[in-house]
Amino acid sequence: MHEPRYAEPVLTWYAEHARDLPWRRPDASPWAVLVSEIMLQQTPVVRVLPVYEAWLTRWPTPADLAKEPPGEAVRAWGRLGYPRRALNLHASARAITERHDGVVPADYDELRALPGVGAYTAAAVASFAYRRRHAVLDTNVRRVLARVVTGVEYPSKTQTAAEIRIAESLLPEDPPVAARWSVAIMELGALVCTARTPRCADCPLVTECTWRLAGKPPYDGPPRKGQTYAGTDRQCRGSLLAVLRHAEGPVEKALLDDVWADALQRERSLAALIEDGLVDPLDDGRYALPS
DNA sequence: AACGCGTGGTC
DNA sequence: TGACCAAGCGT
Repeated sequence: MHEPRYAEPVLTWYAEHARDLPWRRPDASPWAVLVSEIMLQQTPVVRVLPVYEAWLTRWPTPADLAKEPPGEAVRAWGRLGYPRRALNLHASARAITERHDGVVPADYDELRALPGVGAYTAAAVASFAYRRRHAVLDTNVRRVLARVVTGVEYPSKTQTAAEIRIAESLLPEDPPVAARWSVAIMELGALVCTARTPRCADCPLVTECTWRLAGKPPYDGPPRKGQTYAGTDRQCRGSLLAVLRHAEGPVEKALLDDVWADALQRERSLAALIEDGLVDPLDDGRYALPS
């Protein structure tokens, strides 16, 4: 059997350089893999690690989390950011408990149906937890393929059908090998083919990388808008929710008013948090994490 | 399809 | 020092 191009050097590189991450260990359950993948959406590994450990110690199975009120998940989420992911993970735990007999599904479409599980996460869980064969296309893989295959420094802002075809064409035939390839190419993007300063000297694909062979032409596409944060509703929401996370129980409105001066923005953000199910307005005028 | 959604580290 | 970036998702 003839594996696709790139597979052998990348798999060999991974065998030597892979990080020892808890969700990659042999004893990591599919639930542990799912938890890690949701936490890792837009959040760096180093910040995920302590929260992941505490989470799985407290809730080793989906059923353990499903018994809790959603607010406990939001509180345990800490400062990982995008706290709706905590709500999604809690809702997924309940769906898994009720619809899948407490077992994280292995099927891509069933995974995809869970709240907060999109194309990437479904492929990642099927692949990493169950050794299925799926193209796993995250920001790391997209960047590696943009450089090695397409010859440009950065991928487009939005995923294209062409990228998916490329990723699928590079997948080894044997599912367990494909699963290892997927985690390996992702790790290569995370450790070597990084966004800012790629370490081409350490790259197993250095001799065949289209971008490097072309002299590393700099990105020339449209300017990629940076995310501003200071003064946004996002920052306001974060400040409001932090008050509730730190409180033992329900809080008076005045405590929320204290953390954000702009009343209009504060009210708008609080209303949005309530709408999102992250905050529960009580009958007595106080506010709490959702029960 | 572009935008909103948290937080913190880096150069 | 302020952009940029980090294992995306839902609308």
